[in-house]
Amino acid sequence: MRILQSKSIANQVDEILLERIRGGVYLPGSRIPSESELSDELGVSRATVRTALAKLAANGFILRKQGDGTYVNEHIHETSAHFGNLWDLAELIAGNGYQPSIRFLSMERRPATEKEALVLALEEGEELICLRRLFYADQQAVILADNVIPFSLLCEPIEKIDGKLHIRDIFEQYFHQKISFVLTDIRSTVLEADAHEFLSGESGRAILQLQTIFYEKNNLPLALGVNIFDDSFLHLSLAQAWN
Amino acid sequence: MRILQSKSIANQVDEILLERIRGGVYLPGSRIPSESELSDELGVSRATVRTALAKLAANGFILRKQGDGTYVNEHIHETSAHFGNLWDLAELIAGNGYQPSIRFLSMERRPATEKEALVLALEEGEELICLRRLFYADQQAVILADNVIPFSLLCEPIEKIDGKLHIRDIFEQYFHQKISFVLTDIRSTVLEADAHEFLSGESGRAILQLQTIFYEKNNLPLALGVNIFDDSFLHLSLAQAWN
DNA sequence: AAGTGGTCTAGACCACGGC
DNA sequence: CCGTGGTCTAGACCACTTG
Repeated sequence: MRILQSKSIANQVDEILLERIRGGVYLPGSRIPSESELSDELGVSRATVRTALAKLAANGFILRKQGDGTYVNEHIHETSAHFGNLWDLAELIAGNGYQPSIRFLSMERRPATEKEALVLALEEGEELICLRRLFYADQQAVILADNVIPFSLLCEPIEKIDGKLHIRDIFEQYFHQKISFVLTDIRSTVLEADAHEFLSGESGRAILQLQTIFYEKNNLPLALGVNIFDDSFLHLSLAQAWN
Repeated sequence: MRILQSKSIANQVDEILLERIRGGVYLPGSRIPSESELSDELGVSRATVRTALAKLAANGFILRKQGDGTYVNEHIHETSAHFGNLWDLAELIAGNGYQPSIRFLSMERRPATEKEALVLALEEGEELICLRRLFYADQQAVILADNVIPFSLLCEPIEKIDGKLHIRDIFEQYFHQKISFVLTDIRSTVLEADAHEFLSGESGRAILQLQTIFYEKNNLPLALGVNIFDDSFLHLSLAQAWN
């Protein structure tokens, strides 16, 4: 369960506008009301409206033209990922037009490899929890997601862990840790036997790999994530405002 | 030549702070002056300072902690790309710690394929300009960059085109077009014979491909770009604030 | 308790585009 | 010319962390 924190006004405005875009109130290519009109209508200052509009523009939902107006981007349906959300696999699947779901595969304890110990600032051989999950797009298995976390950080009995939660909630609930920032490496690799067991496609084909390191607020590494998927099925596409 | 437009105060503040971070005035892991101190020192309002800090935080250069302070990210040297700059190949190379340079390979005119015509909203067979360039990291050829642009958009004699310019400047100077936003697809593929001629590595190995569509302000497609590189040499890594 | 970043306001002026 | 978005200011209050 996730506690509902009262969101900032700017975030609420952002959600209202996004809902209008997605709901067809503001049609693709059309001009939306001006900043002053929105601030009047919603009863907030123009600065607050601008905060929300800036977020929408950064993610390519709208295009802003000085001296003219703000327009709904006609190409929003061709993007599947958004900045600040590159690691959100469910959203990536939804952005591709499928219904996302998660299957919990396995959880095991094992000592850290040399490389893992290096990245996580541990002693080699220290115990890790390895979480393996499979993401589905509709009924199709599309993303194999592995996460490794030092066992020493665990605050709750290992049996309690719900493998279907968002990775953020897993950290918060069972490790009492908040993630402050993440570092993601986007790589190209080939589908190997190990993963081929879960993902479709012939072995040896090119696939995308997202390697993520999670850090807490004091810049200490919390965990590693490796997500692989076939990008001929699931597209990783980003919209960016140019300036 | 690029006209120097006087930059906004917020951008200037951003540059000053980034210079201090890169120059070691603000050391990795250390706390930088508070917003009030910076606004006093630089003689700008706190809101302007915050605009600059928000940009730095979005790109992972700094970490902000409410009730505590703002800290220089210790892991900035592990990132090579930044949001809003995913298409800037020279910066990607520099972010990996190499000196970038460009070699102009070829420019030819040919009719559009069916797929190109579809994406660029042209008739099949309409004439295109194909620009092929090679990016170097120090002395090593690392990125093969192809761009195709409708010939009908060209405003200057084709012989004048300087193939070593930034793609943005090519559009501005020879096509009199400003790019408003871009849509980038990140894909995994294998090194084929065609490209293998220019890039090192054995044929058949997995490489990254960035496919970009450039749009002008009225949402009309301007051009296509395909950039491929070996991600075992050049890493595509992004830092993101979580929240 | 003091200081930090987070949020919001009201108002001002500018640069640009369309009419 | 007018309305748009772009920038900046000065000030206020809140939420949070640390000592």
